[in-house]
Amino acid sequence: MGKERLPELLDALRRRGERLTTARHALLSVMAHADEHLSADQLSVEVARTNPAIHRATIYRTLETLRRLGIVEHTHLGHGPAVYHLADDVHQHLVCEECGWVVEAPADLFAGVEETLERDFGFDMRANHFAIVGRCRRCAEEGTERVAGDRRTPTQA
Amino acid sequence: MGKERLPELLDALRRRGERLTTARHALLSVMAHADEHLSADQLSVEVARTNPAIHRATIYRTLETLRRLGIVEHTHLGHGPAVYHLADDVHQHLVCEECGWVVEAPADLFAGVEETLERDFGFDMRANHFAIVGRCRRCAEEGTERVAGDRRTPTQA
DNA sequence: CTGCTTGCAAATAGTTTGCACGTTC
DNA sequence: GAACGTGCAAACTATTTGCAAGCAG
Repeated sequence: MGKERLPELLDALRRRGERLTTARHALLSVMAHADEHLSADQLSVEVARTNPAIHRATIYRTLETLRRLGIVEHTHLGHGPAVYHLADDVHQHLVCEECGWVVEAPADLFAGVEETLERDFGFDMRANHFAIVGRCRRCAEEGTERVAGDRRTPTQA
Repeated sequence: MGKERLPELLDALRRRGERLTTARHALLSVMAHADEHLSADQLSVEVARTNPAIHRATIYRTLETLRRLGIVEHTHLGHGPAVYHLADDVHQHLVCEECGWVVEAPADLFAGVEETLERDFGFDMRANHFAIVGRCRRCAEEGTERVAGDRRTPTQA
C-alpha cells in the first residue's frame, strides 16, 4: 500500500524507450501516492500543486500514453468523468447510483462469469474496466423506509 | 419480440396521472419498435422522422421523466453516449472496447455475483445498468495475430 | 539537432437549463 | 385556465486536437 512505486514506474517508461518528461514524472508521482482513483481533472489539480505549468490537456495526453503503455487504466464510473489508477492496482468498483459512494471489491469477484463469457461468447472480459452499478446498503435501507422522498430518484434508481 | 408494447406503455403513463404529450407518444413509439438500444441523439433522429418539431432537449427531458417513472433505463457503454431501452427489457451488455461491438447477454449471468455482493457488501447490484467491457473474439484474435499493428491500441486494450 | 511533448486556445460531444410560449387535462 | 411540457438558445462538463514553441535524448 504505502510502498514506493514511483521508481519502478519511471523505470518502466525508460525501458520502453519513452521520454521522461516533467509532466510524466509529476503525473506518475501523484498517481503513485494517491489512495483513491482520480479523474483527469482531479489529477490535473494535484499535479498543479507542485507544477502549476502543466496543462490539463497534457494530463489527458499523458494518461492516454500511459494507458497505451499498459501503465495506467481508467474506469467509467457511470455519469461523471472517467477515473484513473495504476494498472497493477486491480480490483472492481461498486458504485452506488444513488449517493455516488464507491467501494472496491476483490478482483476475483467475477472469476466464474469471466469463464462463462469466454466459453459461451468468446468474450474476454476486462473486469476492472467497468463499474458495477447498484445501491449501497444505506441507500437501499433509506429507500425502503422513506415516506415522502426528498431525493431525485423516488424508489427505483 | 415483435409484440406491440406501445399501448401498455401509454397506459402506464395514464395510470400514473402523467400527461400524454406528442413528444412522449412519439418517443415511446420509437423505443417500443427499436430493436437496438439507442442513444438520446439517435432517438432524437428517429423521432424526427415522423415529428421533426420535437427538439433534442425534449428527448433528454422525456427520457429523464420516463426513467423516473421506471419505464425506461439507460446504460453507460463506456466512452460514448448513454443508451436507452425499455425497463422491461432486462439483459446485460457485452461491449468490445476495441471495435465497439455490443451483444446482449442473459440477465441471469450475474446471479451468483449478485448474491455475493448482497451478502458481503450489502450491495444491491443493478446488473443491467452497466456494460461489461472487454474484447470480442474477433478483436482478441486479431490482436494475437497482428504483427505491426495499425490500431490505436497495440496489444493491451 | 531532430522529433516527440507540451501549452494554449479552440473545437467537439454529450447533456442540462432558463425562459417564454404552447398544450394537456 | 392553471399547471405542466416544449422549443430554442445558451451554458456546461468532459475530452480532443491543431499549431507553434520547448525540451529530451
